[in-house]
Amino acid sequence: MTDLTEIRTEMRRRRKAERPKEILEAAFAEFSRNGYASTTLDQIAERAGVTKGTIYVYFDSKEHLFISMVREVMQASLDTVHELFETHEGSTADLLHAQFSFIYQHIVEDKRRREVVRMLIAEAPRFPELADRYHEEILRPCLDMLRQAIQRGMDRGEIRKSSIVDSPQVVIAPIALVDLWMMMFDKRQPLDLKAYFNAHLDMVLHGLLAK
Amino acid sequence: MTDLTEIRTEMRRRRKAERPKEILEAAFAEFSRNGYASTTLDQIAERAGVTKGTIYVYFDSKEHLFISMVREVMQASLDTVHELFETHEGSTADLLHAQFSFIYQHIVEDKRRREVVRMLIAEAPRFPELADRYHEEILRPCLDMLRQAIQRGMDRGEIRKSSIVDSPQVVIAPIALVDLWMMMFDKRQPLDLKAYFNAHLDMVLHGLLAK
DNA sequence: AATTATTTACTATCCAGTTAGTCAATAACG
DNA sequence: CGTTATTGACTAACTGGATAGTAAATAATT
Repeated sequence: MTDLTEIRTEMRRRRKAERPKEILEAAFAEFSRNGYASTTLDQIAERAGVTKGTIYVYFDSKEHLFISMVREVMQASLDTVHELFETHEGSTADLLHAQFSFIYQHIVEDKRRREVVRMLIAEAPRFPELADRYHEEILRPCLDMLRQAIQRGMDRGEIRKSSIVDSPQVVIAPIALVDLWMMMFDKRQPLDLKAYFNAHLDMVLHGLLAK
Repeated sequence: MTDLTEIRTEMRRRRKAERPKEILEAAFAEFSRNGYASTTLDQIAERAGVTKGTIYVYFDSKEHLFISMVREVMQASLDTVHELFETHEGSTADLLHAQFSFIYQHIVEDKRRREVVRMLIAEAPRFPELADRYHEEILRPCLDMLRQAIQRGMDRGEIRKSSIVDSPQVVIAPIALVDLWMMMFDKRQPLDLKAYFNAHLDMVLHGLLAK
């Protein structure tokens, strides 16, 4: 085997190896633009630079392509979530500040994840197991971490005793609202994210009432 | 005119007056079950007890039917929001408690509204003006009311001075999360609404930090 | 030549929107 | 009053375009 053929073989292998990812990428773009039902495989194929027949070499059906695409995009968010767990020591207030900072930077701004969430919501009746996967792999770990942080803060006396620890969702709810807001209104009803972030942290830490 | 024909005439008149509502009701049921694109007019017609042709007597197109249906369901929520404005005097904490109570009872439990929100999210790229309408008629009034309540509380000294008043979304974000949660997970990942409501109010009023 | 990746052409089906026509109720008229 | 014309609500059947999936043909590579 000459060097040249070796290189060619390698290119060919890589091409084959890349095809599914290229198709998944195109699938994400088209599905998130038009929704599951209104997206045609021809659109996806054209964007991927292949024809419809090629898609069927790598994926059994439109449904399987959709499921694979969602899992692909979720994987990326999952890696971000794992990073979130590497965060450090310090007072509970500092910890929450650091973690919220991270989340606002990485999760809130991640448009790909948000588009997947949009599809999960839209298609939840048809693909409930995908939504459950999102809960299992992304939401639950975040909530567990948060619950843990609050619990430790209570043990240390930094956090007042309250039953909020049993409903950690309320603490990160403003992040969910950003998703919802962006999905529904995008830039048409603007949201000052910087002010919003500060208000979020402020409310979580101090609440509204005067002491 | 015999009694029989009189009755028939009356039935016919009532029938005509009710037809659009019957069709809209069927449209809601089918659209929310299958999504916009996957719902056929034949499905809607069958549920309404008519044929497809009849739908075209009352509505110009599938798009117009969808838009009319959304407006119809939103109207109901709008009435609820107006009720919300009739709420009373008392300390700001009491006011918030009362308003939140009302919202949890009426908005959070309103499955029809939630299904419409799901469709708004799913179809926002195709029907942005519907999402904007939701903002204009439901979300914004609620946020304005909330902002007003907080401002008055600050003026009275009941509420600490903070920039939360400029981002009132963070205060009702937990309500948005209930929507998101239900839309994605329904009963599969249960949420203890009673505990959640208390945690929400607790966090909004007192925050997490001790002292 | 043999193998593999991809395309092309096709099929069967579905569905929004249309059209022609039915049937009953009213209006017009003699 | 009774007969005929007209209207209004609705249906059944059809059309044309689109589209998921298939399978045979072709191109690329070794």
